[in-house]
Amino acid sequence: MAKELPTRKEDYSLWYNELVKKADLAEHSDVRGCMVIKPYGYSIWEKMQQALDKMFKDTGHSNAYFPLFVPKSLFEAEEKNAEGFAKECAIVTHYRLKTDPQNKGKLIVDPEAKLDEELVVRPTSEAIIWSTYKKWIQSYRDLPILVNQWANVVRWEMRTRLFLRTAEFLWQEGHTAHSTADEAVKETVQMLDVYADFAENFMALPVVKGRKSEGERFPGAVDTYCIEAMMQDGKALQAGTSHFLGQNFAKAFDVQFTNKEGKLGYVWGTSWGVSTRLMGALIMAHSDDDGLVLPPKLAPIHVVIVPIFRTDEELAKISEKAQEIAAALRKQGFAVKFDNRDTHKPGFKFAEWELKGVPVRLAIGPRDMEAGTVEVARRDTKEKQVMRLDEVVEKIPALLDDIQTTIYARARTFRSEVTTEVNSYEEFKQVLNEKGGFLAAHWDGTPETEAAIKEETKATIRCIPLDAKEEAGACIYSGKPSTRRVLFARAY
RNA sequence: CGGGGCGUAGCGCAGCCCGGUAGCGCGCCACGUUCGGGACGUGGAGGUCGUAGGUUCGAAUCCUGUCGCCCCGACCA
Repeated sequence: MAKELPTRKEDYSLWYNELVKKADLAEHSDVRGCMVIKPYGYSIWEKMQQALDKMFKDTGHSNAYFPLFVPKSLFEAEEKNAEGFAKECAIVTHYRLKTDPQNKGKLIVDPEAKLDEELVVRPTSEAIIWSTYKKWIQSYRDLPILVNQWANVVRWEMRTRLFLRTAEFLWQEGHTAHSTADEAVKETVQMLDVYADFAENFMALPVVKGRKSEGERFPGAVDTYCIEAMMQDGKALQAGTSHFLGQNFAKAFDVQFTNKEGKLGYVWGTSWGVSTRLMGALIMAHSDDDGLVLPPKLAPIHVVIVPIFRTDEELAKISEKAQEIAAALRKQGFAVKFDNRDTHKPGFKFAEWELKGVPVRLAIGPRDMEAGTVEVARRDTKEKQVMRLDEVVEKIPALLDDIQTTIYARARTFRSEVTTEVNSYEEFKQVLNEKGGFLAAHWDGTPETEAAIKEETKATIRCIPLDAKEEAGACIYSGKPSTRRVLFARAY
């Protein structure tokens, strides 16, 4: 049992918060709603970044960087986008402080230093980027533009939670410009596939690919695609979005190009992003009451070696063997930690590395040295087995693969257990309250029905799955005809 | 923005109702014994009690203001 970690059953929300803090992932900062991402947490984010960045580059994208500040006049150019974010924008109005004549040693905003035009701290970068693209694009020869940026954004949320919703967060945002609608739609879908691929294969997180309903669409987008994941408490989490922007931003910023036929037209756009919220998804999808469970592909440390010793002589002997194993594993690209601290006992170390979610732990003691064995413990199932010292190195890659597969399978099984087809509003409400999870139900396609269900049950349409099969049915709320089921859930 | 809670040692908290100059657990430091699932003993260091003012001989405690954070809700690309 992790020291003082509450259980998921007792209080899921508290469990999550305490886990984030106790596993050294992040903590609250002195600024409301903002967090400090600690080195261990940041190293997981870096692994995510590396994997995603490679996938972006493999699909032809390049990184660039645009400013944090957006002049208000640019920000308001795309009306729907501006409206959608207006309520949560931080604004810079002044550019200088001065010493307070009334109060020595204190600073006040210098009223003389008021900006002529306020600057919006970006909640998203479409505005500043499309105003730039206007300068970059004249001809079809300038297209497509395939750019991504890794950045921070600020959204002044009323209520925040570590990683899941913070006032400032880290993300990547891809912004592409194309000469045809068809090409832009393909890009949108391609990036959705990249996200799904990343979630499933790196995070071991099964996701549903789908489109958002009109009510949940990104402001300024024509169509929003998303991947939706299921957490252990039966609530859904939007893990990534990819938007087909149509010509909305091109029109707002007057981005036109001449095509092969010499005709002038507006450029087609996409944008897509995932954020540090993925950290929250990773934690909530796999971890248990003993702490984090990390998929090997994103674990900062794959294998920890804990020596069990009484004397320096014993430690020296074990160290030699441990370093040998560590070196052999590192050569294969694995991150290995040899925890030779003599300030903590083995039991403490076991608990600590479990809390931090290290996938595989090796314990080597005098008995092992004598017998030529090593105890191998896997974090996901807590199973232990004894292996021969001379074959442990060759067995570990397969073990790590198995852990990756096992936690994915476990999450997938859980998701299917909490996904229910419901056929009436009564059944909908009952299942939602007793079991939670995804509810596959018929919907008449109107925003009114969606809003009414949300109002009455707090469940929203997470997405219209791309693979939803055509099936005649009746809307659970209005009884009107429907051609496919959509996924409802309570969500983060 | 509504409701609730909390600011006292690095962390978690008690003390506050009933004012008398601050305590517990963990952690930290030293030494010794321990070490195969979160060790134990002994000794030690560490706090202008969020902040400003008021009442009082005396304030962590009572009063007023103020700042901040967290949780629940509403909201949420």
